[in-house]
Amino acid sequence: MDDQSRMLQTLAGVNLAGHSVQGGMALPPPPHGHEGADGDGRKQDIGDILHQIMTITDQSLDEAQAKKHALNCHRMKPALFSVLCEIKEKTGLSIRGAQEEDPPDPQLMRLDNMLLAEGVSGPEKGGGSAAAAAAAAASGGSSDNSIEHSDYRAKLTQIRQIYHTELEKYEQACNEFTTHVMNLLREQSRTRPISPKEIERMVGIIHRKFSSIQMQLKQSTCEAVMILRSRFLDARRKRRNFSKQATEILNEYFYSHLSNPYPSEEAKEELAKKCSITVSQVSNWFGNKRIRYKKNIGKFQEEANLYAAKTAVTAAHAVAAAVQNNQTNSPTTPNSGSSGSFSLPNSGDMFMNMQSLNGDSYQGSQVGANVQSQVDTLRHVINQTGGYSDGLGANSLYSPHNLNANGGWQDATTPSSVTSPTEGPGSVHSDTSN
DNA sequence: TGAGATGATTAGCC
DNA sequence: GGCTAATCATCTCA
Repeated sequence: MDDQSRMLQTLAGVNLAGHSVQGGMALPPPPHGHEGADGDGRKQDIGDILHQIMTITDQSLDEAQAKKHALNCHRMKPALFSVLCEIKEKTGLSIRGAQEEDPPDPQLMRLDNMLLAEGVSGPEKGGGSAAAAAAAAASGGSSDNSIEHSDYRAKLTQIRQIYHTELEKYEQACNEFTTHVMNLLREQSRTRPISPKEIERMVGIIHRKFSSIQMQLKQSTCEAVMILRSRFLDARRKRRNFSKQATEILNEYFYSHLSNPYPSEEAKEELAKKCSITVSQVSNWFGNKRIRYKKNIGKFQEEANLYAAKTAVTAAHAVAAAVQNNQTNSPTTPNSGSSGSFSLPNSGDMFMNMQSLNGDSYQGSQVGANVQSQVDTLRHVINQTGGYSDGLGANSLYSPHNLNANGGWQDATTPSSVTSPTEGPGSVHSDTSN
């Protein structure tokens, strides 16, 4: 006889013995044959039964405890449990086990990747994020969005903290629960067949349950990040008018370089710095300005005159100062060098505009008068310095003659490279040929 | 509240 | 990659 058969026999014997005893104890004795014949005898029988009932629970519990102890201490118990565990493995558990081997959840992977990319999970990125970094890069690294960036970072850090706190809580709860269940199963394994494999499997199930909860946490964190990000991007997209000063600076540059309003990269950078905007905003502004100017020159005429006058005055002051400086200091060449700034207009464009301003048919009333006087002053100054004396008296209406027939700017040979902000006030621009 | 102004975006071109 | 042209979306002001 092999072990297994012996054990099953033992098991049967124990159980049968138990049942037989317990059955014998629990079941009242069969009614006597002379039931109903003798009243006293009936009373005694009932009394016996009641007594048995009164004592049955204690007796059976005690005996059950004894049987349990006997079973636990039985030399065949480990072998029995081992066989039962094997049977369990081979039946239902094996089927479940096959189902439990899930492939990695693609959604979870996506969430993990996103959280990692956003800097929510993974190593700390100094409170920054890919979005903020990208936004910072897109803005040309200027500080105009710094407030929004810091706000974004602060909120992202907040999300990150909440995420990690919650994650920690979940992990702690998971560990606690796992330990509890493991202890419980180990405890139970003394009275019922539970293999270590089964405990392991149970731990796996618990972990999966908790990871599904974690996935929910990750999902809501991702949603929060997305909302934050979209709000941040919306805020960036939101248009805000440039300051008056910035617009003035840009217009000054535009009208003083009207023959070729294509600022070089350096000029754009400097304009951006001066206007507290980004280089791309400068590019946008010039793009829009060129288009709108070309589309409706008449509308911009007054504006052009105004800025031309402005630049004329500025130039006049500069030249006057230079002359004065020249007269008082030394007879060497005055101020021919560049200040490195575009704040003084390109003389060629300036003269071109003034040529127009000085025309008879100029219609700006007060502005025209002012411009006229300013131009006169300037002409005087320039004549004094031996500069340009021709062209200023031309009787031509201010017109966009720097625009060619094709709608392009004349002499705009190489956009973004012809003009330079480093040209000094005394420099001669090629556009003077206009 | 509507029209115009203006900054941003996009497609297509060179 | 920069530019133009068209268009969108928002701001400003009467």
